Amino acid sequence: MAKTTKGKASRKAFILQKAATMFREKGFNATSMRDLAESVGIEAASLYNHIKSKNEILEAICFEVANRYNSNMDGIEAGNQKPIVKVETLLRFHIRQMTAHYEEVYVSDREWKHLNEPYLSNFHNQRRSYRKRFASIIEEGISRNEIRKIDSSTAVLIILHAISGIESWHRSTAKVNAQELEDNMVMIMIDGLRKQ
Amino acid sequence: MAKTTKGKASRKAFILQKAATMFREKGFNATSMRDLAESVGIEAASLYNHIKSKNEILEAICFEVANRYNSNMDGIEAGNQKPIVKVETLLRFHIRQMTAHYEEVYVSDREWKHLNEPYLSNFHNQRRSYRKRFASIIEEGISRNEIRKIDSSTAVLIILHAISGIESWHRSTAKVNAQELEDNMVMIMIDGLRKQ
DNA sequence: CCTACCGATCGGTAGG
DNA sequence: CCTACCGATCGGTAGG
Repeated sequence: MAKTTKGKASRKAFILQKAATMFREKGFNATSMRDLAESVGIEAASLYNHIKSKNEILEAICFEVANRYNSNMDGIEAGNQKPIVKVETLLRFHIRQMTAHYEEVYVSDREWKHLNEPYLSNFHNQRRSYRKRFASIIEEGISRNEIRKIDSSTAVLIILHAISGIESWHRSTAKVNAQELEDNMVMIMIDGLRKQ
Repeated sequence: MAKTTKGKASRKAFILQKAATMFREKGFNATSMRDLAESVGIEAASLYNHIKSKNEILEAICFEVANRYNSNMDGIEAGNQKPIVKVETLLRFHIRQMTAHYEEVYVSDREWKHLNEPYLSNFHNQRRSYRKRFASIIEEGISRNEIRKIDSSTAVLIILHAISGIESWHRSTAKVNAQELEDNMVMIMIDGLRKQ
């Protein structure tokens, strides 16, 4: 029984992984259950022995990613680093998530609007909450005079979207390695383009 | 006859505008011709008196946006501003395009992968070319010692994606006006988050 | 995990 | 610009 359960679970994980890749490549709506079944190596009807619906797959991907980000934010808020360091830590975490799990992160980022209720509202609320927590750290940095006087919500949006751009890079070339990429991004975002 | 032509053209423009809004809200594949027809106020079949296919709508939106960006880049390359100023000018142009035509820019940015060949390859090549031209300006700035020594391709991706984040902001609140937003973004990207 | 199949919906056309 | 309609494909189910 333990064997069956384990086999089923890993089969489901395999399906989710294939789905993440296809959802990223073609989009959620443009990926049919027949497409997905083919890439898994079974018939479309057989997918339903492992998942309840196409939307359940998207839910699994989106909320797994969201949970990782939320947990990390919990840890950072609990720490007592300086705000500017917290921002850099968050930045590095985001970049690493993007390079390590970029199929899932990309899908969670770009395809979540296809979630159904109540998951759609739930996810939307989690995003807003995450951004607010991020903005609070920036505001704390401004009030401690470590961060330039800017609109914190704008800064958060810039940071989050700037990082989401890695995927294009990730796919195009591999001429800069992951660590160089991370350092470059942190330098640009923290210190800006202009040479002092 | 001139009257008919003009009427037809503006009717088509109206359809494109409605389509841009719906493609942004729901995505290209999730928007049906029946959805679009309803928002235009006619039957689905009647759309085909103005457009040849659903994909033609997407092509019109994507290439119109691409042409605006390319023309602007032509002008900037021809100018003799300092590279760091050229970057700031590009940044401000992107931000203004995003706030002024954000339905079309968003669709062009996020839905272009649903273009059919040969438009898909054409668009893809235009994007790559645009990024290279942008990166060249940054490299010129680095060699003139105006811009920090960073990977120029990474910088371009960060900048372009950072700006695409405005749409979320644009939709959420209007507590910061367009000019403040632009200045905030330029400050963050050019001078960074950290206070000197 | 498969064969067989269903109702719904899609983009698009014919003909007026 | 509409009515009527088509072939294709979709997500999903029944039954084994």
